[in-house]
Amino acid sequence: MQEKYSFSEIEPKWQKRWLEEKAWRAEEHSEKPKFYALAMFPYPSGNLHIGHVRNYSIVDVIARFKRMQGYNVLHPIGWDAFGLPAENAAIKNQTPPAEWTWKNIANMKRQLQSMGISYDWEREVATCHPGYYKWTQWIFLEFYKHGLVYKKKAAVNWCPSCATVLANEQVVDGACERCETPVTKKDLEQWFFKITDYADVLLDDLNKLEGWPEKVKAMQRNWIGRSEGVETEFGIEGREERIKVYTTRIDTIFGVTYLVLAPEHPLVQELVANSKFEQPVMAFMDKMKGLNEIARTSTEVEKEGLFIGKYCINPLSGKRIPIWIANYVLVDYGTGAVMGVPAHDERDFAFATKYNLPIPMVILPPGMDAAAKDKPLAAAFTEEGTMVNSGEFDGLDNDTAWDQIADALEKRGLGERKVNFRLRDWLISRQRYWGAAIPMVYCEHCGTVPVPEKDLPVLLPEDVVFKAGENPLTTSESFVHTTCPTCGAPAHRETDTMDTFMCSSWYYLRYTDPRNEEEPFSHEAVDPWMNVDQYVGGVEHAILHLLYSRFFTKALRDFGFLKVDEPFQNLLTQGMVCMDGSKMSKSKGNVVSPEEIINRFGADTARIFILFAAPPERDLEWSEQGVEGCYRFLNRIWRLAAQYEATLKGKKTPPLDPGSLDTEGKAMRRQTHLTIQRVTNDVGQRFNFNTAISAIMELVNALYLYKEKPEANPAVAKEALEHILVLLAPFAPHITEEIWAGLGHAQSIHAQEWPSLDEAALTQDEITIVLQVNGKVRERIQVPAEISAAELEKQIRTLPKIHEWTQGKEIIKVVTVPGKLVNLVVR
RNA sequence: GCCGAAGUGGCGGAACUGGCAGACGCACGGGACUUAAAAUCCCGCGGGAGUUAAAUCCCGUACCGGUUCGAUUCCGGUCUUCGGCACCA
Repeated sequence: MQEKYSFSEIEPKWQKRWLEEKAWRAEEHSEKPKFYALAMFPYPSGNLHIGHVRNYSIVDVIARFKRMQGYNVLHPIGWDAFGLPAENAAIKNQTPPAEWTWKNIANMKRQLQSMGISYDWEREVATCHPGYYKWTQWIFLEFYKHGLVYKKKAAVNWCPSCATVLANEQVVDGACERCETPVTKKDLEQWFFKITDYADVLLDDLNKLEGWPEKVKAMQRNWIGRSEGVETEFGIEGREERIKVYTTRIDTIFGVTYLVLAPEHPLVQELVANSKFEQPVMAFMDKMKGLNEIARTSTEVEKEGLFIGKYCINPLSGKRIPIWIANYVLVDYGTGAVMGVPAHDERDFAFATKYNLPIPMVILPPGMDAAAKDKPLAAAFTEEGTMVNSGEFDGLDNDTAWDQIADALEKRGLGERKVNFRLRDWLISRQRYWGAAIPMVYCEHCGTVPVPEKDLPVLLPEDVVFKAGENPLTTSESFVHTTCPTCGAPAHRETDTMDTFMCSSWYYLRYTDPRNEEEPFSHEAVDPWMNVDQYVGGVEHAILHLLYSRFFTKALRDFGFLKVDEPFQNLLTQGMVCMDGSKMSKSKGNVVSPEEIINRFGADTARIFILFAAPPERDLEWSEQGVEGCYRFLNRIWRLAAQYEATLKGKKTPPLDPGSLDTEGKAMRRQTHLTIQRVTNDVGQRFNFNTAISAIMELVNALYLYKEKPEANPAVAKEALEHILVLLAPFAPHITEEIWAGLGHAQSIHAQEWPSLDEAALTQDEITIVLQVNGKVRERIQVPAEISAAELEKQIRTLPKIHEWTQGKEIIKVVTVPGKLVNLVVR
């Protein structure tokens, strides 16, 4: 072994060898239990950033640990390679998106390999490769076949800067998730995936996901937004039509004093036609049209409405009720019509107050005198109470009345119980080039025709013009013009491509069968591996990617392609990497380049630091000095090993004889085995890599002290050193491999079995007992480990210190925790 | 407003099932080695009282209260920070 730790020589050497030996290949047929470890695959932006380093280091430790524990591990990587930046680069530099993307992939692959992550590179996939997107298109058609894809004209989210539509999930605070440009509404005919068909099961099955963070599940529940209510009908005075209203508070129906339609509600125009209300209503609607969703529906925005001159009839009370339109009612939730109950809804209360509408109480707050039931309320009462002013339902508690009213409406055919979701169908069309083309053809005779499977993939053409604000695919003559697959007549292709989240919704399945040319994946390949045992990634995908992937898995299971109905058994959402207290970002100028860190300190140091500085799910504060500290730690191990090797050169370490050790030898061995116990638990059960590393640091510190002792036993030292290396191997794979070889081992350290602990080494002859008086520590004593409680108590009473604290007092109780402490309760 | 997470030294963090608060690392201080510095190795390092030095004692895990022999840990309440959702009828 060299005297100096030279990571720049060691790391590339082993990386090359591991790659050549295909050291991390997942076995296709194996007797071993399987373990599927997965990090969210990266978008090939061109450079690895520090968040990637964290993500992949975490998964690599898990993968390496599981391999050493005897699992057949699948640990793949690939590229989420479609997307807008490639196209923007194309506009800017006049290079084709494919070229830009593949160049970026090559660079990031080089960077990834310099980190020494144990990927099975033979399974690498890129979503922009025709061999991959062929199957994305195939899956689209499968969903189409099963009636889960439809085309619909709707007011959709439009990002003017990206020149494309967006899914609801991609609109954050009214702005484009990618570029933060405010999103506007546009009426367009677009392709949708019917994720709402799966709303219920996507919600229910969250309860099965015990290995997911509560936070992510809560976010998904929130997003899906299930509510139980009643849909009822209000007749319109003087007309045949009825207005459907959805409410979760059917118990308050006797308190309705107005009804509000969304301005876009189809009945509005008809109702005001040829009346004096037509003009103002049209003006109001025009005003609403110009506003995006946030400007219209944020809680900050004042409620604004307009009476439209018509009345409807309350189905239960028969009362005549004015019809309004208002900004806060959305056309695409529920029925687009809301009953206004000002007394028992805060929003309605504000609206009614503003427009001087009556606010009659129908639920009496508990404790309030019934005589006050017609007095005005100071604020909306939204809690439980007793029914008043509600005809036959008076006197019931409102909970019971809820069901009785629902029953009554159902019996009379005036309404029915209904479940509503906040979740909307997934808009997957994008007016962009760099994505998987939607495999559809429009024929004058046959209408909309799916591209037959044999004609897949629909390749992206190269004769396109990239210009800002325009879908490049429409400029490709060769692409647009085609023939109808059914009748052979001239036809044109769909020029929209798919949302890239389509591509990333099934990539974890493709890894199990990455080169299959007959199908996206075979049962034989996918069934043994799925589902993913441990998935790790950023929480920013809590809804988008994770919800879509769950949807895909469930649908593909229903189509018969999968046996599992959830893709990710366990999920870990890692925290952000911060510097100076805020997230690293180019705009803040607080970015650290992983490549630079690896060049200066080596991959092992970078990995150790990022795993040591904080537990994985928490945000991590970058510290240059912290990195140096980790570099020192690795150097410390190197010197320890180098020194050990030098002193023992030519000599053979005698075999370890645990029975003949002195006290210090026993203590050293005990610490070695305690460390095995701690690291195994921290890595395997808790993912607390920071404490695992600190345990190894402690063992290193202890060995430094032990080896200097004149009576130090070489076999004990060797055992400690070798365990330091093996335990550290998943964290710092290069240095441990190099030292391991230097110590004369022929086989790779990564092929070693994970150490099991020697229980006998943990036993102690003497233990420390903490003595408390009234819960305060007053003394510690050394006693034989197997001392009896009675004997211990006897000894304690003779101690001067204890005597002092109990003197003149009565010992009323003695609490003994075996092997740990004794607490004397005195008075 | 609703939901979720967190609050511990100068800093990052530890304390696993209620049992020695502050492991480990950083920063800082002292010593050894060196002509010297760096590197390295060893020791110290929450606050206060006390003392030549120590022993020792008191306080201390956001705040207030409770349960308990004993609470960073459990319960109730308050405050602060971060994240998500937010006129969803």
